[in-house]
Formats: sequence, structure tokens, C-alpha cells
Amino acid sequence: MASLPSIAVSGNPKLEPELRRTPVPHEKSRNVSCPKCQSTTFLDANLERSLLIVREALSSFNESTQVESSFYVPLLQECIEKRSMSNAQMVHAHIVKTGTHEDPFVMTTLVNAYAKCGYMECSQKVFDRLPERNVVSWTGLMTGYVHDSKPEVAIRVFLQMLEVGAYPNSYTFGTILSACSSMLHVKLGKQIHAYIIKYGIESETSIGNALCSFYSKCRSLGSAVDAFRRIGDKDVISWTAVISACSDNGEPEIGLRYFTEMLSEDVELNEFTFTTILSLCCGLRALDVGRQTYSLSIKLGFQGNLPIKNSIMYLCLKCGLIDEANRLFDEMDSISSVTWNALIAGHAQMMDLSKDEISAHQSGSQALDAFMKMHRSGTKPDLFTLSSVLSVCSRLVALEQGEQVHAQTIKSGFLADLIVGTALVNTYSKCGDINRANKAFTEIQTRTVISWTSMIAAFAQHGQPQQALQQFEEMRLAGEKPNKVTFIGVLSACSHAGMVDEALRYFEMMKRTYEIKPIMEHYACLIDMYVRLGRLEEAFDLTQKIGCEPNDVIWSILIAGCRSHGNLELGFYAAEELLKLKPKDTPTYVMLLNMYLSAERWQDVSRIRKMMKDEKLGKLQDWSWLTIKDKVYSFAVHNRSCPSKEEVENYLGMLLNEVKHHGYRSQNLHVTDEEDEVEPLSSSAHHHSEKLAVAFGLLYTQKAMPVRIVKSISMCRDCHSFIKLVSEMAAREIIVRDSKRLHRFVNGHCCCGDFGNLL
DNA sequence: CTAGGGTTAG
Repeated sequence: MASLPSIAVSGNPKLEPELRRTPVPHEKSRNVSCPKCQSTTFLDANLERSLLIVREALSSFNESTQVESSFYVPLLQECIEKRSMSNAQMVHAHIVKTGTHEDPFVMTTLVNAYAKCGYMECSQKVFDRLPERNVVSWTGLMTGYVHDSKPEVAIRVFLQMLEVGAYPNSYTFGTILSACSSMLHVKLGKQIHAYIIKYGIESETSIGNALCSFYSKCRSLGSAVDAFRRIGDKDVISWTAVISACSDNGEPEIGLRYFTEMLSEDVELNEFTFTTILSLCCGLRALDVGRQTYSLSIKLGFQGNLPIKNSIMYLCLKCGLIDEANRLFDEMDSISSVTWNALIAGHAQMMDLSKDEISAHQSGSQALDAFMKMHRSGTKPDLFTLSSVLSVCSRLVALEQGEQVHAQTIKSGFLADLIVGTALVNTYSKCGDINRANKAFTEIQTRTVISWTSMIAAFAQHGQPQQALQQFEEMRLAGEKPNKVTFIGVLSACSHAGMVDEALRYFEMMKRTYEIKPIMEHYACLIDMYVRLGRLEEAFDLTQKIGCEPNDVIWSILIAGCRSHGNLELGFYAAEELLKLKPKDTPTYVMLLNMYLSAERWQDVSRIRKMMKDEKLGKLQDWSWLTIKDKVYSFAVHNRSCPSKEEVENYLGMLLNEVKHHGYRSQNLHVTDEEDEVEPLSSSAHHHSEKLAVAFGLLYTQKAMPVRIVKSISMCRDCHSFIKLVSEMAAREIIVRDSKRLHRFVNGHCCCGDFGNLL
């Protein structure tokens, strides 16, 4: 963006004081009489009544009647307050009829009225024909564009305004600052700040408020707080702005301290304050504070306030209180799209907090249910809805539903949205379709670290390390700064490709160039790399260099590697370490048990068995799900649950027979989830859930379509090699997302390179 | 000034 054109500072730039506070002086013109019916009281009544009178006046209006501008301005003010477009149009028609459209005062108000109603085309048209423009009409037009999510147009209007030599006022600066905020146009925002200082209006409330929120959006909390401190007369907006700045910039506790301070000042709280505090509580998961705040809002007369109810409902969902959230939902007598979005997002985010994949799957289903209900209620999905639902689809590997949402995205013209675009990248990637993921990525207009990181991670997950690294270099060329998550993607790509030197180079680059402190996940990638190459000692050495105790992820990587490369002693050591960290975790015991079983160390087998009994461990819950259209089919081990049971079983038997000819041997003895008996996996009565799901998928989905499955625990080695062979034999792509990672089987190969951390 | 959205190895 060009620097600010010289704004007439050479003379003696003065704001127009009379325009600062009252953009349209209309108070004195209230209670005018209608030229036709002589009613003098209609402005005091509600809008409907007043407009009824106007309608009468319009219908019987004699065009020769003289009308004062003072007749229209208060009427238009009513339209602005009520955001009533139809009435504004009616008044406009009246204005034209009476030939008052040359009156600059009336037409300026009309520009504002159309802008406030969100009809920017009308507003712009009226503005273009204005006989004379002043700071009010310029600013009104700009404000309209900002509200209409077109901040770039607002900035263009601002520059035009300066070019023609009009003086901005406080309102203009406030508006242009919020345009800069939403565009993240830091440079222009700071230039504006310089002018604000030059004019000495930093301490003005509306200016300070706008500055505070501008710096907050620019992730500069210090400057936001400074702006707040300089405000001479802090109003409720100032306080709310500084609290939300803290909340949005990762300092919710400081935000709470400001709230306490605010309560001791003599400031009247409003709806915005409460929604801000409640959302701050979400970040802190501070249910208690949230509840107290909600009670306070009721005490102060906000009971039934929808935004506040939406916020407390969302907080309940975030804290896992589904029943209380549902009760609040049922209590609402009118709901908005925000309510639906909060409901959907609440359930969607519960997936991340679930203790296992089964409850995660349930939360996902509840999110999709809410989305269906929203659809049936006739509420149109917006950007928030679409991105939440897409993230659910990606986690459930529900491609067809994801595609439907994609179609809706195109239909509603939201495709270019950054966040929805990123969500689409993830949906396609997690559903195993890297090509469409990449296509979605190229369609994103402006990319952020997060969208780049998504694409890098997508290539890494799909076993395409070269593309991942190329994407990373393109990102750097584009001038985007990688963060710690980006480097997780980069390092995991290197690990897949066995590129040790590259990995270490990127690891150094991360620490030196970008000053990012390595976290456990980065070490996990490096350890995984050594493990894949069979360099187990180096992997183990690295666990000692982390600087703190390795976590469970690190140990399970080591275990998987030790099993693949036959270093049993190190494997057992790692397994016992893992057991110390997760003493009540059934999958850990099962993995350990299987290791001892395959090493035929029977004493250890009985020892582990006894421990499992003593710990009273729950069963290993082996479930798989497969989504066709919008129906979800569930499969459980032992045929406990299986649609079309007989047919699927027969077909699976046939598949098993056939893969035997391709060299398949049940590799492992394996404990099932229910009995203590050791059963050969291939015995026909005991099939892990994904085997059933694969058979079902092959039978019931179109030949050209991949089969997509989600599984509640990690796959076992046996099923992994079985599905590899099936993908070749049946010439079908099979995608299984287990609790650990994505497996994409094509032509007898899996993108995990057989290092999928299997049971 | 405000409630609701997208990234993470195994």
C-alpha cells in the first residue's frame, strides 16, 4: 500500500470540531410536523407507526408541496437505528418526489442510512451524486464498507478523500483503523497512528478504543495496552477492548485482572463486556468464573440476552457439560446462526478432548446432527459453520459429507475464505485425497502460516516428503514465517524420506534462524527418523538429549522401531518405560503383551497378564466406522456388530483365502479384547473390526471409489499387511485412519512405509 | 468494544 498522500498538514490542519461528536445534528429537528397530515408526534412513537404515517403522506403527496430538509433527516435517523432498508428506500423515493435530492444535508444522511443497512451499492450511488461531500459522507461511506467486510474499499475511499483535500475527523480515523485491523494492514495503521499523535487526539476515547483493538489484532498486546492507558476518559468500550485484547493475545489472566479493575470503576457493563469475559473463560476453561459472570449479567438485567446465552452455552460445551449446554439451548426462545455455530463448534472441539476415539466419534456425530438441525431450521450456514463442519468431516474421514459442504461453500461464494479454504485442505488430506487437498490450497487467495503448514503436513502424511519440503521452501520465498507447527511437518517429511542431514539442517534453522525452541514433537520426528533407518542407538541417544523425560509418544516410536528391526532388549526397556508413564492404558499392555508373545517369553507374558488383571483394565475397544453418503456403519471385533453380517463374513473368508495365495501368513499371535486366550488372528471367528469394514466397503461402495475407514485404536501388524495385499488384489485404494495416523493403501503399499506404530 | 471458524508428529 502506498504511503499516505500528504494530508493537508502544511497549513494548519485542524479537525472540524463541530463535526467531531455529532456527525448529523438532528436533535433539534425532532418533532417536526408532517407536511401533509400535520402530525407532530410521530417520531416519538415506534418506527412502524411513524412509517405508516410516511406511507400515507407518500401516497397522497402533492409534488408542489415544499419540504424542509429537517423533515427527512430524523426519519432517516430512525431507519439507521432500526437498520430498516425498506423504509430507507421509501423515504428516498419521497425525497426524489419532492425534489429534495439536491439538499446536501438530506443526501448525506441517506448515504449513511444505506451504508448502515448494508446496501453499499445504493450508498455509493447516492454518494457519487452528492452535490457536496463532507467528512460525514466520506466517513459514512467508509464505515459502510468496513461493516460490509470490504476494508480494502474503505481504504481506497479514504485515500480519495485525502486526495480531494477533505479533512478527516476522529470518526474517520477510527473507521480507517478498523479497516486496517481487519486487513492486518499494519503499515497504514501505524501511519494513521502517527497522524493521530500529530493531531494530539490520542487520548480521545473513540480513537484510543480503535487503536487498542487495532494493535490487538496486530498481535501487539503491549501497544494495545498503551493505547488503552492513554485514553483520558475510559468508557465501557475501552475496558472491553483491552480485556479482549488480552484474551485474544494469550493473556486471559491479565484480562481478568482488568475486569476486576473495571468492576471497581464506575463503568456500566454491557452485553459486549459479558460476551468478552465469557469467551475469555473459554480459553481458561474457567467454568466457575464463567458461571459467576453469567449470574452477574442476570442480576444486572441481561437475562434472556442471546449473545450472552450463546457464550455461556459454548463455555459449557468447552468444559464438557453437554446436558447443561442442551438445557441452555432449549431455554432460548429465539436463536441465531451464532447459536448453531457455537453448538457445532462446541461438539467439534470436544473431539479433541475425548479420552478415546470412540467418544471422539460420538462428539463428531453430535456436531453433524446439530448441523443437520440447523439446515432443517432453514438457517443458512456461514463461514464459521462451514469451517467447523469441515473439520468434523476431516476427523471422521467423511469424504462425501465433506464434498457436500464443499459444494455449499462454492454456492455461497465463500470459497476464497482463508479459514474455510484451509479446512478444505485438511478435509481432503485427511480423507486421503492429496490432489484435491492441493487444489483447495491453490484456491486460497491469501495464505497464512497455518494454511501453508496444512499443505506441508498433508504432503508429509501422504508420504510425499519431497513435495512437503518444496512447499516449505515456497512458503519461505513467499515471505511467510514458519512456526513450530510448520517444523513438525517439515521434520516429519524428512523422517519419512530418511533424510538425516536435511532434518538436522532444518532443526538448526528452526533454532537459529527462527529462534523457535524445540519441543517434544520435534524430537519425536528426529527419533522416528533414526528408528526407521534402524539406527536405534542414535535414536535412543537422542531421547537422553531432550532435556526432560521423554513422553509416551517417544517411547512408542522406539518400541515400534525395535520390533521392526528386531532389537528386542531395547524394545522391552522402552515398553516398560511406557508402562510407567501410562499405567492404566490398555493399548500399552496389549502392545507389550504381543511383544513378549512373539518373543515367546512366557514368563513375561504371565507377568503382564497378571498386571492387567490386577489393574482391572478395561477392554480394548476395537471399533471401525465407515461412512457412505451420510450414513455411518459401525464394526466391532468378534462380529459383535456388523451390518450384513453373513455376506460380509463370507466375503472376508474368500479374501483371506485369496491373500494366502499371495503369501499372506498370519504373522502374530494376538490377544483379543475380551478373552485372555491367545487366538491366531486369522481364525475365522476373530476378525479385527477393520477387516470387516474393508470387506463391507469393497462390497457396498462403487468400484472406482476408495474405501475410507476410521478406527478407534491403532491397527495391528496383521491387519496392516492384510489390507496392503487386498488393496493390490482388489485394485482398490483403501484408507484407514487409526488412532495414531493415516494409512493409505495403494497397490500393496502404505504411505506410512510400514512404520505406522502398529499394535 | 462482542459471542461462533482453519495447522501438529506417532
